[in-house]
Formats: sequence, structure tokens, C-alpha cells
Amino acid sequence: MTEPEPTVSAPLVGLAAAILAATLDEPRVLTVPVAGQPDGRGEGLPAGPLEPAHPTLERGLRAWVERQTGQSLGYVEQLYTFGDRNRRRGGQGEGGLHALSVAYLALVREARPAADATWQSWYRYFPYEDRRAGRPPALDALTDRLEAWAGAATDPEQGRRRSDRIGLTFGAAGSGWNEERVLERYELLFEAGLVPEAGASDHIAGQAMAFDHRRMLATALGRLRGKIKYRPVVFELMPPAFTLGQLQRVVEALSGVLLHKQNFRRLVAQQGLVEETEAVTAETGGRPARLMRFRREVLLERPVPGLRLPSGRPG
Amino acid sequence: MTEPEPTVSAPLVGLAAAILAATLDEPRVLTVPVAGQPDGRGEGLPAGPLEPAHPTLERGLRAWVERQTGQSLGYVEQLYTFGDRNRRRGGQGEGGLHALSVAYLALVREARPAADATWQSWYRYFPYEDRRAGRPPALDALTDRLEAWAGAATDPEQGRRRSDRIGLTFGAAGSGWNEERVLERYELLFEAGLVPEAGASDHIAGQAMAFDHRRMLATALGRLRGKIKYRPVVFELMPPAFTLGQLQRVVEALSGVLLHKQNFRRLVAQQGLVEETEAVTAETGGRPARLMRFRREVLLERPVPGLRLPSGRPG
DNA sequence: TCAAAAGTGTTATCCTTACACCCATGT
DNA sequence: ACATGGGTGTAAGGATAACACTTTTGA
Repeated sequence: MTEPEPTVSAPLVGLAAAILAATLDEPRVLTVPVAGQPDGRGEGLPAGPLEPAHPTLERGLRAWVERQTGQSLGYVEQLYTFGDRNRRRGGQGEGGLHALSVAYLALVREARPAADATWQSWYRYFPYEDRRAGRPPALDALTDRLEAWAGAATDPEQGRRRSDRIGLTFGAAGSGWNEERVLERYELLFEAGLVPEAGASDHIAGQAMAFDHRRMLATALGRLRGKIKYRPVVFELMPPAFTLGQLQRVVEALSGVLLHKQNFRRLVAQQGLVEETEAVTAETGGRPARLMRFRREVLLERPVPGLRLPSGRPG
Repeated sequence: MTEPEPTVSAPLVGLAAAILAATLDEPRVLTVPVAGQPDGRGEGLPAGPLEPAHPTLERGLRAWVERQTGQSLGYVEQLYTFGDRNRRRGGQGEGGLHALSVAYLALVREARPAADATWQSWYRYFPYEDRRAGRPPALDALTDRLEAWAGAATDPEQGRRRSDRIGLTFGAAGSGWNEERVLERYELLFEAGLVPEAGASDHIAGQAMAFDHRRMLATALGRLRGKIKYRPVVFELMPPAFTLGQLQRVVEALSGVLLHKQNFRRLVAQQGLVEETEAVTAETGGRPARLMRFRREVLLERPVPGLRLPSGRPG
């Protein structure tokens, strides 16, 4: 009785992947060109329809990504299933849901582009998310536009709610910046009509993407920024051996904020996440650094092994 | 080029909801009878296929739930999209993925069953998850069976990995019990063939459900148990006014572990999650307790307002 | 008077934060 | 010599955990 019975028109199911890496202190995402898109939206995530031959969703995703980019995936995690708000049956009017996309997050070590896929910095699509060099200047323009949108609300109550959301997600008031709220910030910009995906000709909020791929990417970044704190996923992005300084710069690149050096090192060390190798490297510019490696055993020892970000430091 | 094009046979998309409540110190889930299922698997979650008329996934879900149970939903959150491992095209052989289910978590305040839907305790389906009365006796039998399964591995390396997983998820060794790992525990039991959903005639691991609904329920419980720690979602399950003792018992019911009274009260108070009302209630058996209410303002004030569970107390 | 639950206060301990400082290399 | 990044020590502050204890009702 609750068994899904065949309906006349099943929706299309798409698979999409936000494939993330970090090389040379820059967080990256693998993108592909997308034809037939509005101006400025010709970039997208590797994606394709779920096919009858796919044994599972994840296997289908891996197949598509390999076909489109040549990249084989290691760590893969399902993010969210989107009912695309832009694609409805028969144009407008009574249209129901036409297409779904199951979005995935993938973390890979090496950044070797293939075919016409290219690696881009995350912050090309979300420039305001990078606070490593201090509060980005673009932010002021953005929050001004957002406040104008809040002021243009139909009633004062709605305006207050909008202002609250702006303060909460963009860290006005006392609450401070929360680097995990990437999706909430993008959604707010979308609702305020400040991104091309919402019909704006604007691009002060960063480079647009095809379909709702930028929403998927925002979801992926927020998830990863949260997850590094309680799971040792950063190491999926690191080479087998690395210095603590490199690790810190990768974490900073992902989270978009700078960290306090001494405390970061102590946290990493005392949590047993890494162990020393015998090797050192001299390519860092100052005193040669010891190379470390990830201790896989922590997965068995500690219940919640993550890189709790230690406070932060003024940019 | 990455645009999903129509394929000959799109998969069916189902919607399912784990609707959770907490009444009288017992955590509950709304279930419906499911016809045509194997013996002992006639219970399921409210569910139905996504229909062309549904404007969004969530609206489709709400429609199905209201139709099947009369329950209208408040807080709703998407959980996961499952490619049902039991339903493949054409039986066995080359079969690809035939049906998807997008599963949701819903939290409701009132527990008034309607139609042939009934409220059941979570722990009917996961008896080993309730540690409020100490370590459940059923657990020993379960871990014995699991260890036997680990011992029956094809090679020693696989056996070691299985043993590690058992220790990690069921909290042997030093690691202790982690109440959030509901899904990992269920998946382990599934792989070990100890649940009817995996073909076993056994039910020492709790009451089975139709399709993969128990997997969805496990996902929901794990998510909720994690989420109460960093979001004030418990209050979705509470009446408008409640005593701190009631709140504690609900949190204990959800998490399945007992908490330290004094510290719980202090934590709740000093986090500003609740405020006093003028009323008191005398129905608690001892000294009358002050009725409290949830302070909605914390959502604007604090970045991560949740009920960090204070340690716990020996059961 | 006693049981049961509400509610308050205090202390030891640990973790986080912040600051100060030394070490080894290249220019 | 000094700039740069690597690496260590330690003290202050705050939060948690554990303990003891008082208050107010009903039976």
C-alpha cells in the first residue's frame, strides 16, 4: 500500500559531483564546459543521467566522472538530492517536478586535468568565502545590496526577518563569521536576486554555473568545512607525506580563515592524527620541516577524530 | 554536454518519511501497515511515489504523509537518497537500479494517530539502542553473533577488519558507546545477515520493516541524535511549556543514554536555550517544577545553539 | 516522616587560548 | 646578520564533571 507504483511519467534523475582537491594552498574544484547555457554560465560540475545499467547511484556517478574527466574517485559521499527549481515540466504554469539531481562530494589527491575538464579555485565561484587575507572588499558591496533587498520587503516583519538572516549568515552583529554557512549565504544571494542563476545580470557574487551546480558546490563546501572538524577527511586531500605547515595551509584554504600556528600544531599532534616520518624537507624556505604521515589507526582508536579548528587568528 | 538527456527508462522515485515524536518519555515513530510483504515485515514508514503534480520533493512528501496518516508536518529535513538494494530490474542477473527513495526526517509535536497509522517506540526496531536501563541484555547475544561472523571471514585480514568495525560501532574496547552510530550498527547487522531484511529468519536485532525502511529509520535516528547537540531541534518535539526534568527525559529518550541531572540543567540554563514562565506544575511527583519555554531568540544570537550532552551518568 | 523530584553551590580538572621564546636553514 | 618558517614551553581563563546539599510537594 505504500509501495511506489509505476507512474506514467517518472522524473529524470541526474548525478553530479563536486570533486574537490587542494594544491599549492588553493582549494580547487573540477569543472567541465556546458554547452547551450545562458551567457556566463558555461561552466558546470561533471554530471550525467542515471542509467538503467548503473548498479548503484554511486557506481553510476563514478562512471560518469571517469568518462567526462578521466579522474577516478576515492572518497565519495552523497550530499543532497535537489529538485531542480529551474527545470519544470512544460515551461511554466502548473508544472510539477521534472528532473532530480543527486549530488555527491568527492575528495581526490591529485589534480591532473583530463579531456576538457579544468581545475578552478573555489573562490572563483564564491569570492566572499575567502577570508584568509582579511575581510574581502567585495563583501561590503554584497551586504549593501542585501540590505537594500531587505529594505524593499513588502512588509516590515518580512524585512526584519531578512535582516536577521543577513546578519546571521554573513556574520554581522556579534555573531561572527561562521565558515560553514556557505549554502545559506548562496541561498540568500539567490533569493535576493544577486546571482545570474536567479536571473540577475550581476556577477558581483562570483562566477555563475550551469543549472543549479553552484548550489551543489556551495553544499559541498559547507559540508567539507564542517566535516574536517570531526572526521579526518583533510588527509584525503594531502599527499602521503606532508609538513604540519602544509597541512595547516590546506585547512586554511578549505575553511577560508587563518589559524593560530602553535595551537594548530599542538592540536594535531596531541590528537594522534599524524606521526613523524624520518624524512625532512628543506623546500619550505626556513628551517627544514619534518614530514608527517596520517595515522590510519586513529580511526579505530578515537570516536571523533577531526581537526577541531583552534580559534583562528586575526587576518 | 553534461545536461541529463531523457533515457529510455527513468527509475521510479519514491518519497519516505521517518516522522518522529516523543511522548511520555518514549521516542516514537509513525508507521503504517504495508501489504504484500514477507512475514514479519508488514510495517513501514509513510511513503509514496513522487508524482508529476508535485511541485517540489518536500511538498510531495507532505502530501503523501497527510494522505496516509492525517499528520501534518512541521520541521522536515532531507536525509538521504537510497538506491534500494533489494529492488532491481528484472529480478537478478544484469539488473541495474530500478527504484530510488528520497528519505526525510520529520519532527512533530503531537502524537495523534490517524487512519491505520500507529505510533511505535523506536526501540521496537532497535532494542539494542536503548541504554537508559543500562547495557541491554540483548546486546551480548548480538555481539556474540557478530564476532562469529567476523570469525567466519574468508581471510584473516577481512576478519580483523570486521572485528574492528564491531568494536568501533558497538563500543567494545576502550572506545565506548557512541549513540550516533545507529546506521553503522544496523548496516553491520545487515551485512552479518542478522536481520530479516538481509534474508535472515532472525529477529534478535529488533522488529523488521518493509523494503529498506529500517535503514531509513536508522539514518533518521542517528541524524537526530547528532543534531540535538548543535541545533535546538529537541524543542520541535516538546510542548510549548515544559519542565527541565521533562526536557531531560526527552533528550535521554532520544539519545538512549542517561544524563547527569545537575549538569544538564546548568548547561541548558547558561546556554540561554530556555526561559522561565511564571507557571509551575505539580504533576511531577515531587516538588513542583517551574515551566520553561524555548527562547526562539537564541537562533539569532548564538551560532551553534544545541544541547551539548553533558557526559552521561552510569546506567 | 519519608520518598521523590526540583533546584543551588562549590571544587578539581581539563582543554583552549594566548603569549613568549628558541631552532635551523637560505640569502 | 636577518628573514623565514619550524618547533617548544607555560601561564591564564573558561568550561566540564563530580560532589554535596537544600527546598518543596504528596503519600
